[in-house]
This record gives sequence, C-alpha cells and structure tokens, in this order.
Amino acid sequence: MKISTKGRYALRMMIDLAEHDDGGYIRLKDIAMRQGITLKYLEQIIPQLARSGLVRSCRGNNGGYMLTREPEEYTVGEIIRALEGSLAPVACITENPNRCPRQEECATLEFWEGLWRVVNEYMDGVTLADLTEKHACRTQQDEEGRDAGLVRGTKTI
Amino acid sequence: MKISTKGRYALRMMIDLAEHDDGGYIRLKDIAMRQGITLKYLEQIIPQLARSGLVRSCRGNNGGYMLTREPEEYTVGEIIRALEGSLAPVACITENPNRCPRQEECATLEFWEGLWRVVNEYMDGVTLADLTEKHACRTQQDEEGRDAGLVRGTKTI
DNA sequence: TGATATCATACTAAACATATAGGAAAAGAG
DNA sequence: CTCTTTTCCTATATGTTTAGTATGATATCA
Repeated sequence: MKISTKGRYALRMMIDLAEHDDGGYIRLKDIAMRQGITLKYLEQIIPQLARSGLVRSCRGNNGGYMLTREPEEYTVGEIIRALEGSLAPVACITENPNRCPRQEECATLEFWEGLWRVVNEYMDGVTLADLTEKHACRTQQDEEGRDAGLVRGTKTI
Repeated sequence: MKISTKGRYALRMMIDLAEHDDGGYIRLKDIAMRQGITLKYLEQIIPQLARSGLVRSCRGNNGGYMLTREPEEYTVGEIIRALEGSLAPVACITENPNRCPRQEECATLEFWEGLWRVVNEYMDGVTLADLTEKHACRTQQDEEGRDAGLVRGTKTI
C-alpha cells in the first residue's frame, strides 16, 4: 500500500510550481534545488505530467515548466494517478478483460472495489491549492484539522 | 498502492476458515485446494496470522487451523495489517524516530496521514463476517450495494 | 554560435514479490 | 514404538519494480 517516490515527487513538483508561479516558466533545476531531489530524476518524472496535460513545458533558454490551470482546479488524485496509474489495490479490478476465473464467487472483489473507491474519493477531494503555503497557514489555525488530517477541498469531481 | 498476494491470500484463508468452520481444526491442504493456491505458499503466510493471535494451530494428525473468535469480531483491517504491516502510504509517517528533515515544512505529510486514516477506517469498518457466503447472499439482494462497494459492517473499532 | 534548458533512452544496484524446496518437530493411530 | 500426517522453519530461485545515474540529442533564445 505504498505510494512510490515518483508519485510523491510529482506532487511536490506541482506544489512547487503553484507556490513559485510568477507567470513565466520555472526551471526544473530550481525545483530540484528547493526540493532536494536530483535534477536528473525529476527530468524523468515530469514528462508524465506534461503528457497528461497537467503542466506545459518550454525548451531552451528561459524555458521550464508552468501549470496549465489554477491550483484549485487540480485534484491530488489526478496528479498521483498520472504517475502511479490506476490506484486499484488489486490487479483483478482493472485487468481488461477481467480474466480471473474465480471472479464470480470471489467474496473479496467487492471489498477491494470499495477500497479503491474510498482512496479515489479522498484524493479527488483535495486540490493542489489545499496543499500550498497560503492554505497551510489557514489550516494551521484550525487545530482540529491537524488531528483529523485534510478535510475536503472546495472542488469535488 | 497495491496489496500483495500475502495480504490477499491471508484474507481468503480467513474467509475459508470462517465458511468451513465445523468446530474442529481445518487442514491447510484443504484450504489450498479450495482456493487454488499452493500449500507451500500458504504455509509461509499463515504463521503470521497465528503469531498475531488471529488463528489457532494444532500439529499432527487431525491438526490444522481454526479461528480464535467469531467472524464478526475480526475486522479486515487487522487481518491485512498482520501481513502488510502498517498501511501507511508513505514511510515518513511511521518511521521511528520520524527523521525527515523537511517534516516541519512538508505540505504533503498531512495529506498522506489523511489517506492513511481513510484506508484504515474503511478496512476496520468491514468484518470478516461481511465477506462470508451468508452475508454475500444478503448483499446480493441489495442491488445498490453492488455498485457502491461494501458498506460498513456492524462492528466499528 | 553558444549557453541553457527540455527530451529521450539506456543502464544499474538493491529491494521486493512470488513463489518452490527440503526437512525438522509434534501429535495421534495402530 | 513406529508410522503417518500435519504444522513449522529456513533456504533458495526467479522475475519485477524501485530508485536512481548517465549520456547525449534536440530545441530556444540572446
């Protein structure tokens, strides 16, 4: 039940892009410095975000990356799924065609589907904006929020 | 975000033990046959359930395994955790001492803790009894239940 | 033309997943 | 006591994934 570094670093890059947005492109080198992750590794991860349309890139001098939408228009779910693929906890849910011979009598299938749904609902209930610095200040005042984990964002998909 | 075969097979063994409970010990060989999993692999998994006190074992002739409680007194969460360990989606939540240097300013930590909580709450909201044959018949009549995944069991921890 | 950035691809070491295999130890039947 | 049957323990094998590192090509702008 682990999230890999690719998904986690992708999320941190998106937060970094949101927090350092100045209207222009942001160099990956700067993100790597701030986040303490090697440039080369991030170079391998961020193309997946670009391919999914979550960021826009520009090569060459003064090139870099920028968000394509406002932070509150991203759910964390779509960011993580862009790198981790489906978040299905067991393969037999998403295999196509679904070819497990015990599928009919399998008592656990429904349980795993429910887990899948719960995970997606939580992740799609938090927006990128919820994780940025400004929002963090707001939730810091809300002591209850710290204990209970993140509450739902404004956006629901 | 995958559950390994160990966790999944452990759950299926527990369901099998619940459904074939006749008051005596049940041989692992029979479980292996019914579940279509090799005996040798299950032999490696079930000791973890025994060590956690979820099943009782007896060696020798007429030996085998049996549940230590009623099916409705097990949550799926404790069964899965017995094999998968903590279901924390990122290591920095459970590492002791929690030694990530960015811990203070990390915007994502709270998010991952929330995910962890949601996963545990879902899993602890379903009991072993909810996954057994009798219960399955009941939910089959409830067509809404099929679409929505499993609803909470009777037991809440 | 040169500096600077993204982009594409190959490689690697270590860990993990998914088993398989061999035999020891215990318990009961005869 | 001996035999059979079962759990129990540990070692080995194999393939995949993870988490990076490395090398160089391609695009953009001054």
